[in-house]
Amino acid sequence: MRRNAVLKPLPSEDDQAARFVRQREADRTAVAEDYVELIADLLRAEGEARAVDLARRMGVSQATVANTITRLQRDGLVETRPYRGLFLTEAGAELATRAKARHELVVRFLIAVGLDAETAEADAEGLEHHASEKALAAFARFLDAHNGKRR
Amino acid sequence: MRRNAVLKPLPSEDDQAARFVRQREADRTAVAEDYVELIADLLRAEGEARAVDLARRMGVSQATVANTITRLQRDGLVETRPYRGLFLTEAGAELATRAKARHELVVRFLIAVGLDAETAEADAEGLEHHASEKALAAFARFLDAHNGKRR
DNA sequence: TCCAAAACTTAGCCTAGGCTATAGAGTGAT
DNA sequence: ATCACTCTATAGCCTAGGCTAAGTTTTGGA
Ligand SMILES: [Mn+2]
Ligand SMILES: [Mn+2]
Ligand SMILES: [Mn+2]
Ligand SMILES: [Mn+2]
Repeated sequence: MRRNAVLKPLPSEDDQAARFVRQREADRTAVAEDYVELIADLLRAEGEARAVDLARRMGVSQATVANTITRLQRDGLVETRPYRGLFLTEAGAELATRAKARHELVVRFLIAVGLDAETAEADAEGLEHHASEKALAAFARFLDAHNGKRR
Repeated sequence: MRRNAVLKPLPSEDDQAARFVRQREADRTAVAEDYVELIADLLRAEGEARAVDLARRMGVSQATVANTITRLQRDGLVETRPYRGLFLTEAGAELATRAKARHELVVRFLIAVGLDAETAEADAEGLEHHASEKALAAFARFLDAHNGKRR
């Protein structure tokens, strides 16, 4: 049992800066990912995705949804037909598919490492946006191994 | 092998909204956590934490650091002695300690599930802010079990 | 057919967190 | 003691993402 381990030296300035820069980048894309994922879910489950429902499910005002949708339209992810709901473009649908797969993977991984399903769902909503491709691959490998042993 | 599993129904509006609200809350505290953690690291490793160095290590302009530090001061986490560097208040030091412990836990956990050390460090910088206490507890339990088997 | 309720939009406001450019202050080496 | 260099501060700007309040438009049920 090694107490007083050697103090880990600071990472290089550039390395550390790169990490924070990437983190900020992930934060910037998180809202778009959550919106398109939710729109896809609503289209599947309810047949339509209304801005009002988005607002309720995102825990945000209608005005905020309107603003956000404007940005998503500008970015070519969403189309609107007023009083008829929201729709995803090709790019939007593609992003939604990836977001959902990633979301599900993170949830299953969290459950596999011992988290209860409720908390897994809640935490995944934030964690998903910060797991790199390498991390997701590691999660998937872990799930494979875990299921191999267990199931 | 169960294909075509039953489609998971949407969570209730309130539950889902609560998740997103919590996620936004976590995002708002992330910057403060990263700053105080970095300030503590610099104080330990270099003996002082200068705003200039913060800027370099956060990958951000000096003006941005000045702005952020103003907020952290307003929130009672940081004190400044111009041309002498930054210091943590009681509350700041306490937050830094918790942030660092959490950061280390997340890194060790990611490595334990198969991620390389470099990526673990990078991803932890974002993931740490979205892991609930329950998730952290699960990570710690996993590490214990893992070390029990391995070491 | 009509009209109230629901859905959507718009205006105006705010904070966090970024930026560049420029000015000012302090330090330390000569 | 000076002064160049480093550090800090300030001004002015921007976008994302929130909000409330007050319209406007559409829809569908009576
Ligand atoms: Mn999410
Ligand atoms: Mn999600
Ligand atoms: Mn961080
Ligand atoms: Mn950290």
